[in-house]
Order: sequence, then C-alpha cells, then structure tokens
Amino acid sequence: MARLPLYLRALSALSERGVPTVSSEELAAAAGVNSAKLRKDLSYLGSYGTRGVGYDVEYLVYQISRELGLTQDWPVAIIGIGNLGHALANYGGFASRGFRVAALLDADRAVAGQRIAGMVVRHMDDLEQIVRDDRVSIGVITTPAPAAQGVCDRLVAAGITSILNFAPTVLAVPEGVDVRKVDLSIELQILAFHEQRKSATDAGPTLPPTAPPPAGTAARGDRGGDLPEVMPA
Amino acid sequence: MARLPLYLRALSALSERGVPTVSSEELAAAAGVNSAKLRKDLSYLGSYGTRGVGYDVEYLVYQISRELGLTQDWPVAIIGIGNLGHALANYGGFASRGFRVAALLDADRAVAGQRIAGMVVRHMDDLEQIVRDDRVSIGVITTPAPAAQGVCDRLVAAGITSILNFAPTVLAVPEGVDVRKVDLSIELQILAFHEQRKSATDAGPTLPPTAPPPAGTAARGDRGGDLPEVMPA
DNA sequence: AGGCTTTTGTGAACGTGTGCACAAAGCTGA
DNA sequence: TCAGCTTTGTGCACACGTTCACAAAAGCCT
Ligand SMILES: NC(=O)c1ccc[n+]([C@@H]2O[C@H](COP(=O)([O-])OP(=O)(O)OC[C@H]3O[C@@H](n4cnc5c(N)ncnc54)[C@H](O)[C@@H]3O)[C@@H](O)[C@H]2O)c1
Ligand SMILES: NC(=O)c1ccc[n+]([C@@H]2O[C@H](COP(=O)([O-])OP(=O)(O)OC[C@H]3O[C@@H](n4cnc5c(N)ncnc54)[C@H](O)[C@@H]3O)[C@@H](O)[C@H]2O)c1
Repeated sequence: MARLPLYLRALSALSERGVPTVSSEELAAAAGVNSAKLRKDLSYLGSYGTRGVGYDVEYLVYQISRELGLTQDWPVAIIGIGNLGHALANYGGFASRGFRVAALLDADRAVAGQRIAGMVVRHMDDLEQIVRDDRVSIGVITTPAPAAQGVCDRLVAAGITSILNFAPTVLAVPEGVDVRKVDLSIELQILAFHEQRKSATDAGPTLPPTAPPPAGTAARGDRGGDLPEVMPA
Repeated sequence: MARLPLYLRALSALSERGVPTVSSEELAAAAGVNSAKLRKDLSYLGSYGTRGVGYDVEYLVYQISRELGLTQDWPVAIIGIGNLGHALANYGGFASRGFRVAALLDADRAVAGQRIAGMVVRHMDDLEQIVRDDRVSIGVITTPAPAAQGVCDRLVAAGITSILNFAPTVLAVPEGVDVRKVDLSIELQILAFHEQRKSATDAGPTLPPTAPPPAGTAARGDRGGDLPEVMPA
C-alpha cells in the first residue's frame, strides 16, 4: 500500500509528542484520508487495534516500519550531480528513515572528485564496482533526460532493481525492476489544468467544456492558418 | 486526465523529429500506456484522429496544450530558497512549457536580496504584493516542513488556489484550492517496500507475508521488551 | 457484575478506471 | 469506383479502490 508511509509519518509525529494511542478517526484526519480506508489498510498488515481504544502508536510505528522494510538500511546512489543531485545530496531527510546516501556519481570528470555533503563524487566508470561493494539497492537518476535511459540500463545491468527517476522520460526496464518517477512539469501541468477549469467556470463559458474539432473537411491537411504557434517546443 | 502531460511530452518529441502523424499504438508505447486507454483519453477531449492513419501530431499537441491551459503562461512563485528552491530556480525545464518563475521568496533576510538564476530573492514580507502585482497563480513550497502550513495559509489568503508542496506535510486548505505534493521519502519507502518483497520471495519466507501479531494477552500494555528501538524518529 | 460507550474490523454497495474486442470510418491502390 | 487494409472510437465486462454502515469486541463506569 502506497499510503503506509503517510501513516508512518503521522504516527511518528504522534510518537514524538508522546501520544500513547490513536483512534482511526484521528490518524485518518492527520493523514488526510478516510477513516474506513485507514482501518482497512491497517487490517491488511494483520495489525491489531483495540476496540474502544484505538491503536498503540509505538506498536503501529514498528509494524509499518517492518512492513515497509525500514528496519534495515537501504544504500542509495545518486547519479547526476547537477542542480537537483546537489540538493538531494545535501538533504538530511533521507537518513532519518533508513535511507543512506552511499554514493554520488557523475559522468563529468570536472564534477567527479568534488566533495559534496561530506562525500566525494565518483565517476561513472566506477558505477558497477560501487554498486557491488556498497550493496546499493536503490538508484536515483538526476541526469538530463537524454542520458537517463542509458544510465538506467547500466544500473539494471549492475543489478539494481529499484530506480527513482527525476528525468522527464519514460524509462524502459526489464520485468522485475521497479521504477518510480518524480516529474515536476507534470505536476505543474495538472495544477494548471485545474486552475484553468476554475477560472473558466468563474468567468463563464469562454472555453466550451468540450472543444469542438475543426468542422467539415478534415482534422488533417491544410491547417497552417488557424493554428497559432503557441505550442511548446 | 493526469496522463495528458505524458502524451504531450511524447508528442512534442515526435514533433521535433518532424513526424507528421502517429498511431495510437505508437504513441501509447512511447508514453508507456495501453493503446485503448490512450484512445479513450484522447476521445475525451473530443479529439480527432483519422481512421486508417492515426493522429496528426501538431494538431494533437495544440489540442492537449489548450486543454491543459498551456497556451497561456502561468507565473509561479517559489517559497523557500534553500537546497531545493535553488535547484528549482535554476531549472530550465519550466519555461519550455508555459511556466514562468515569477518570483523567489524566503523568510531569511540573509537569503532575500541574493541573485539566483538572474532573479533577486524577495522577502516574505512582500508576498501578498508580489502575488497581486505579478498575478502569480501557482505557489511552490520548498520550506522546511514546520513552516509549510503557515506559508500555505498565507498563499491561500493572498488568493493563490494551486500549490505544489515539497515539504513532507499534509497541508490543510479550504475547498477550491488544489494541492499536489512531491514527496521524496514516500517514493523511496515505496521502492524499499517492493525491494523487500523481492528479496523475501527470493530468499524464502524469512518474513512471513502476513505478520502475525503478538499472540495471547494483548496488543497493548507491557511490550517494552520485544520492541527493538529501530524505528525512525 | 452488568450495562453503556467507544471504536475496530469487515461485508456489501458503489463508482471509477482499465482493457478487450469489434464495428465503422477513412485512406490507398487498382 | 470499389475492394481491401489500417486504425480509430466505443460498448461491455471486469477488477480494483473507496465509502457506508453495522455488528462484535473491548474498556469503563456505576
Ligand atoms: N533542477 C530541477 O529543479 C529539476 C526539476 C525537475 C526535473 N529536473 C530534471 O532532473 C534532471 C537533472 O536536472 P538538473 O537541473 O540537476 O540538471 P544539471 O544539468 O544541473 O545536472 C545534470 C548532471 O548530470 C550529469 N550527467 C550528464 N550525463 C550523465 C551521464 N550519462 N551519467 C551520469 N551523469 C551525467 C552532468 O554532468 C550534470 O552534473 C533533468 O533531467 C531535469 O529535467 C530537474
Ligand atoms: N533538498 C532536497 O533534496 C529535498 C528533498 C525532498 C524534500 N525536501 C523538502 O523540501 C523542503 C526544503 O528542503 P531544503 O533542503 O531546500 O531545505 P533548506 O533548509 O535548505 O531550505 C529551506 C529554506 O526555506 C526558508 N524558510 C524557512 N522558513 C520559511 C518561511 N516561513 N517562509 C519562507 N521561507 C522560509 C529558509 O530560509 C531556507 O532558505 C523541506 O521541507 C524538505 O523536507 C527537500
């Protein structure tokens, strides 16, 4: 379940505040989900709440941590130490949850060798060896989009089966390899879409809900005239 | 539809390569989705393909751009110019799709005044004015988690109705405000979860699929002894 | 000790998204 | 002009996730 990390975060906060137990209602509110959904999720991991009382916070934290595999540490390698790679390398939020930045790598020999966040950036030549020696299990790709697939292939060849991709590309991977992507532009575009909807309904039907296609002849052919050249490159 | 940006990206790539038309099958492969799904998605926006030929790339790019509201530009403000805020400010991928970084803001007076990516970082005091004058419609929150809700409230009060949140918190917002979150730790935890599943099935049932709760007496009470203190803070 | 209150765990209905499969539509070439 | 081929658009069935609602369980108070 993809919501477990959310619950875990809310529970950790409660735990820090010394709260001993929590009801599904409270926890659901903190995580921003429906309480029935939360209870069903928790029941999946065979968890035990106490009727009339709620869930024991500490116990639940432990259970979810174990279910997510957070009781062991996961060495992470970051590939492509540019703007974003820098930020991630300097980010302290990883270590607190069992993730350890084991290596930073870059193809640029001017970047390799630099010290960032207390680590020396390694060159891509050493990738396979680093993965092997440090038992890296998760690769984070922060290279430019054109390089992402190549890097991905090398990571997979080196034995990595979990990849977090920040480059705006669809990565092709063999079966058994998990890829998750974080895509800024897509998030912004979705926001823009909703924003447009809002202003459209506010200001009346300037844009019809369903855009009528160019009538008559065809959707193809000579349309050079009526297409403003506003489309993004 | 949250997949439109994906299609748009694939289409833009095709457009740059001069490809005039594309079949649903090809486009679906490029976007990593099912072809029937893609056709259904496109049919929602009343789009016109040509049977026996496929879709006109340029026309589709225009249609999707318009549907997503990408024919206008969206001024974006980034709040919290630390590691991540820096990276985003320096990122060139926004402008290419109609998003314009209109302002960088920070609460730290040592940060405000700095030039980053050709812009001067403004102080939070000016937030309301900047939002008003520059017609900022999307706010990006890259402050530490504890500050996020406060910043969010101010953005909403200033009239912003679309927020992209990088801080690991659930933001409470009034109806009509859209929040999308990008959460690194959650992505990593999901990867770790699957990774653990994989190694568990490989190496036999070291961890049972369903974790049996502590038997007998209760799930509560004296459990100080059998809980290893490995849970993340 | 027994009833009352609180809260879990879950059965069942519902809505949504997904994918198959096929008929209709349009192009191409003879 | 017409047959044949390709590809779209969509009806339909299915699977999944979500939510409601309620009975059973546990604690608490008298
Ligand atoms: N910076 C952001 O805020 C941001 C936001 C969203 C998405 N992205 C995406 O993240 C990726 C990185 O962005 P960035 O701004 O950090 O770019 P960048 O150009 O600053 O950094 C890219 C780094 O990758 C290295 N690199 C290039 N090819 C490589 C290869 N084959 N192997 C290893 N390393 C290689 C380069 O040497 C460079 O250091 C891009 O795909 C970008 O689209 C960035
Ligand atoms: N750096 C990363 O790679 C990364 C990754 C995932 C998530 N995050 C999250 O993104 C957020 C920012 O991370 P970071 O590494 O850039 O942190 P950072 O500490 O480097 O930067 C935070 C910035 O926000 C400013 N700030 C603090 N309170 C503010 C307020 N009330 N109003 C306006 N500005 C304020 C600070 O002055 C600072 O410049 C954090 O919530 C972090 O958890 C960061």
